[in-house]
Amino acid sequence: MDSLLTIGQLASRAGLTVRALHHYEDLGLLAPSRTEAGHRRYGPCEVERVQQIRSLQSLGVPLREIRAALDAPNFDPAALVARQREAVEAEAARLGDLAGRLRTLHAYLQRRAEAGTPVPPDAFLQTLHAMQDIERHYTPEQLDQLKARADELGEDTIRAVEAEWPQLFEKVGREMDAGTDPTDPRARTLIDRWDELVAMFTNHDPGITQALGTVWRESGGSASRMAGLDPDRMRDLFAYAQRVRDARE
Amino acid sequence: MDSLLTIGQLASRAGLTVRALHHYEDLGLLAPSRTEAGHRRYGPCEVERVQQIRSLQSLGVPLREIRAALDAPNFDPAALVARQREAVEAEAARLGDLAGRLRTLHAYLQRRAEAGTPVPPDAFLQTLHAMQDIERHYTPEQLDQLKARADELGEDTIRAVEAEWPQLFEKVGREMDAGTDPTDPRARTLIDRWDELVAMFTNHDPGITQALGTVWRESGGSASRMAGLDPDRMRDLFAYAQRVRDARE
DNA sequence: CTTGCTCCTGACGCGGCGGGAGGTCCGTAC
DNA sequence: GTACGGACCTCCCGCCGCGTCAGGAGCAAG
Repeated sequence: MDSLLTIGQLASRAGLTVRALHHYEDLGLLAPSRTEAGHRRYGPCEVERVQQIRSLQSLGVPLREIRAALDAPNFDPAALVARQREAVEAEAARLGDLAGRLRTLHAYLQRRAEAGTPVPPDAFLQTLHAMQDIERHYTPEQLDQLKARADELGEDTIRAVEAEWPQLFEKVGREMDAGTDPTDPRARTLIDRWDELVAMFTNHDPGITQALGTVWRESGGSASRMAGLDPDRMRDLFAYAQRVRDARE
Repeated sequence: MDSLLTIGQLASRAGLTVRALHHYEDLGLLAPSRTEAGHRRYGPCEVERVQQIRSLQSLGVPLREIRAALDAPNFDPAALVARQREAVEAEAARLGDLAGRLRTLHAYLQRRAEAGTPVPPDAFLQTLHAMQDIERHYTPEQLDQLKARADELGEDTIRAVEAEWPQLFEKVGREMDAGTDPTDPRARTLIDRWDELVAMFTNHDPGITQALGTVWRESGGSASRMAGLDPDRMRDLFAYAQRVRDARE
């Protein structure tokens, strides 16, 4: 009744496991006395220490840093909290970003599933590849702008545009195959629509539009596979579109 | 020139390390062919596979799950993304919470430092303990309310109230020691101010005020040490305050 | 043939424990 | 006296995604 607790008693009272207490001891955070037989006995002092460990752990401070803090009799709480705050906020920001991308992706897959055209595994992987390419070529601000613009347009518009792209590619491809002259109004109308769709998302920002061009040129493969087209075919389509634009003057 | 890459070439092109490629292979994610001497050779197929691995990794999917996905020829992208989204959002929420608590704590320590009364290490640890007690006794909604109320009040008010508490305890203690009758207006004025300060933060919400009482009763120790007072002294102060309230009718 | 680069396998380390093996100690009941 | 159940002890492996040696072999150029 000396208020000396066994490891099991301390564990259940403090709401942690025997194994955890062993671990703290291995790390030199805790040094209970021992009975003759080698069983650990925890006094009030150790009990308080466990509380302190748990308190600092609740802030996400790593155990070795906790040891350093508790061993230094006069550490600076403000400095510790400041460090921890920085670390946690950085990690939270990273995860927040990731969560955002996953939400966008989830919404896209959801739309496709509801539209009856679920994304097959390989197209999905190519979409991811394309996303990586895009994130490499755009600045974070541009990505924010694109995302904001997409939110502005609303889900219905996005759905409609996503459905229109393949059809548009199809039509342009037919004109190209038919050898339609780049100055022909039929071609020009299609390419105007093309540029209009792009402008809808880029919000007429030349920087963003240019970056989009870079993505298409440097890693056209991924973008094309995303649309379900052969990269060579895609390149031809782009070249034809460019000729139409040039002819428009 | 068979477009068979050595491990070093693939690593530098894909922007990862040789060790990482070894690791993927250990996990059965990748199976490059070998030269007679046992050196790995990566063909286009493996290169693509590495891309896919990296793509899924960029979503935070664990390697073993990636293996499962890539090994199953027709896995469901939507399901995978949905799972990952849930997991990441849960983790992001946890970290966001933690970041919030660290911000609050940082602001508090900052105020104390600027006020010339930096928080000593032991008081800091007791504050953490008190925070844990409080979080155990309040519902999440109540905590949100408290936080919102604190934001409403503004930093200056909080600063002033934090400075007033010790003085108030001091004055109440003097009346108690002097044996002032609980019905005495001097005592009543002090306790009215006490309740007023509490009400400022609890926003007169009886649920929150009651929870605060529970914290003070069940784990009075931590709350008192936070204020730099002896727990017994604190208990006496609370008992005296309650007598004054009862006498007020 | 040597030099210097790349490649190989094997193993430890990190962080915070979980979980199990195999043995010891303790209190109670027979 | 002893048998039993439960709590305790000390190793030690596993997780996750690699980083980082260590010690040795292959390979192209001078």
